[in-house]
Amino acid sequence: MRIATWNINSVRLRLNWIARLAQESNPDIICLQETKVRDELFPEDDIRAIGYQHIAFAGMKSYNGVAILSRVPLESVHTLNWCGKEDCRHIAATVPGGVELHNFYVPAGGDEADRDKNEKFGHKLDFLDEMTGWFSNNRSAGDKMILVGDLNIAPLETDVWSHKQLLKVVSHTPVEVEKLGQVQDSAQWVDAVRRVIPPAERLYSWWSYRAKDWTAANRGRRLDHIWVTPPLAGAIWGAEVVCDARSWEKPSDHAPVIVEFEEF
DNA sequence: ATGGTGGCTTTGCCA
Repeated sequence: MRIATWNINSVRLRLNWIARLAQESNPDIICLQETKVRDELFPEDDIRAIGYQHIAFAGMKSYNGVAILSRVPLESVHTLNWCGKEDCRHIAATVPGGVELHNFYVPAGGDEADRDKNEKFGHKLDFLDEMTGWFSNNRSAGDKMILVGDLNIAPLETDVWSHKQLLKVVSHTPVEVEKLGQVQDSAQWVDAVRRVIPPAERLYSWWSYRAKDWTAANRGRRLDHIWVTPPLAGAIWGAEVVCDARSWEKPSDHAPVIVEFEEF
């Protein structure tokens, strides 16, 4: 069972890249963020033609939007609203084996890491607190759960190109990293990717569009994550970031992240 | 300190 997460930055613009990912990396389930399309216009038929018959999506015009594309049946599909907003940042489903899969698009948080001057940063911190609260109250030991998504935080020093230079940059500030740690503690989440790729190794999943040559500078950040609850930790077989995808023509600024599991 | 690019539309907002 291979599960991918990918901030695709417009699902309609990059349908071909979903087909390419399917062919080259063979994910059974693809979780998307920033689909940027309202539900009436979601390209369901195209996704089915690519080979994903089971599709769940929650989108809005222009911004945000999440989806789960699956070769295996999805049950109990639902969305949750966070911070009192209906802004399409979460969708969940149960996949065969009784595994509850949660796909998140955490707010990016704006430019200034100060909630008094920047509402977006406050929204991000509040969103993380709500995640902590929700999983603390809605998870029992023994539950098989997977949390994926663009969490917009690079927690480890090796998750960014320069720890020192990014300490005050939104996505790597200590307050965000601490709050993400609290989310992680809320269900004893295991960072599946870092179980496979040692924390000492540099690993990124996002490179800004604004760099002239993203490969030369390699100023990346690991913003995209796949976590599992302890009952699934032993089923982790492999993990990779499909960095090649950042070099595809008209790419997303995020690369897909994939974890392979033993059959649940 | 600033601006760099990209997507969708609202030629400004968000990332």
